[in-house]
Amino acid sequence: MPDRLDGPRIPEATVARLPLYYRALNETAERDIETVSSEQLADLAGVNAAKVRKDLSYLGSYGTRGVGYAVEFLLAVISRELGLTQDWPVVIVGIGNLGQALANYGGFGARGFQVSALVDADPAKHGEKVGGLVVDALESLADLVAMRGIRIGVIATPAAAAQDVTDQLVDAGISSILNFAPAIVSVPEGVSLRKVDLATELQILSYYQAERKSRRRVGKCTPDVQLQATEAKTS
Amino acid sequence: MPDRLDGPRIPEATVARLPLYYRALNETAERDIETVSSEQLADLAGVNAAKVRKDLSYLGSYGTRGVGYAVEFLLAVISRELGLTQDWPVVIVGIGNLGQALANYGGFGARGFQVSALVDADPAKHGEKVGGLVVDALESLADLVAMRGIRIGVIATPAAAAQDVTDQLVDAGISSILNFAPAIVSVPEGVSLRKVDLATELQILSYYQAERKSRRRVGKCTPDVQLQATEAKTS
DNA sequence: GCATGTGAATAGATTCACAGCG
DNA sequence: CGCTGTGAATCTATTCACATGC
Repeated sequence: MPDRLDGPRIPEATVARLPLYYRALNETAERDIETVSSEQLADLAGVNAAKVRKDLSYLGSYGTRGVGYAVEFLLAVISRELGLTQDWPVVIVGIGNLGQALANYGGFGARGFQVSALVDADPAKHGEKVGGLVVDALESLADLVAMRGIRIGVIATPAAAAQDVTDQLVDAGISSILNFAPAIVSVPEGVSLRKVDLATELQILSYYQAERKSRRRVGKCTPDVQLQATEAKTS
Repeated sequence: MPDRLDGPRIPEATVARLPLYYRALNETAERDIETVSSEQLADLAGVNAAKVRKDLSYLGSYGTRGVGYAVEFLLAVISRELGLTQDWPVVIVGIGNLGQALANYGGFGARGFQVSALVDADPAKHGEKVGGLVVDALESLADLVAMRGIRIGVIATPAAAAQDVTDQLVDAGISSILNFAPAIVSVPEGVSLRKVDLATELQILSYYQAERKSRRRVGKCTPDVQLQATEAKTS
């Protein structure tokens, strides 16, 4: 069977939710539950039922009317769609606090991902063992990527190094990058980039915190707001 | 002057970009540049110029036609809007790999945030020093929050503990939460919640990586896709 | 009968394009 | 003239509501 149906292109917002359903379904499967309704799945994933149905409908008609979705089957469909039927080796660049934590983080290699190389620009770190792997020189990046079939790069360097590291990852043939550095990096077409930024997340929280305070002060009522945000780019 | 203009409510998507502009403007200010055009700012922030102008227009008309925006002034406007004119003490719950990394992460306390307490459920960790702070018992959470005026909670526990910790944070009076645990947690109205999930980010990358491979195989061309995603909730 | 799947309706975000102003 | 600020147009996502089919 092919890795993936060549179906209609799935909306970005839906793709971003598939991992939530995937996790929710795994938890459900572990409880030996065989079918779920869109409403149950919605509760577990923290969204609403209509969204679940619409999202799943992009994958095909895999539910049974009057019954719901077969958990194991839906899991198989989603993991194929997400490309989780194979293992993705990952390289972490920048073995500081965060890089080390990521290297040690068990849940990282959760399903389908494994940290396969660690590199750092600082020679003092080379040879050090972190999470069972030896830290290599940044210069050996291209070799490591080629030899270990690495497809995903994680940037955990200081902001100043981020663009340079990105370029090196791209040159080494990586086309999926997760950037933890607080810097905007640009990538050529055909490379996917997602970013995770602590300071940004805190600042967004700060906005709403301050808003609540200020609205309270002027006697207004904070309405229900459902925020959503994430950031990535595939050029 | 008031902490914040009581202007029109700013769209969520715009709020999520204000931190990007804030960072870009800080970098610009450090280079002693006094004005920026929407186009320059757009390049630095990785968005397009029309978006910058529209976003900034929600804050008021602070640009000068034919010239651009005064960097320092705009910085002041945005930091007021984001509530960064004051310091937000933060508590980190769960001092495992990730929690430790966050506690040590310098850029965390970047601007306006400071880690003020660390708590963990494991008694073995109590008294340990991480990033200059002593790890306290989870039970003392409410006291710490009250005594140190903590407003933001960061969850870095295993998934299984996340909802329980969330409830405790809320009970302690916290109304802004950043969740790193790979679990959906629910919060009562009036509490802001954002989440950062490694596995989810990797799985999204995996989707597009797999898509490129599969499209290539069937001879189609991957179009320019500009993804965007983040996730939060203020109920 | 009951829950899916989906067109149609609505809401929200992005982009365009240009009037307005320094 | 150049760049902002903004209505209008477009595109994307969410939600509704119900026909469909097990």
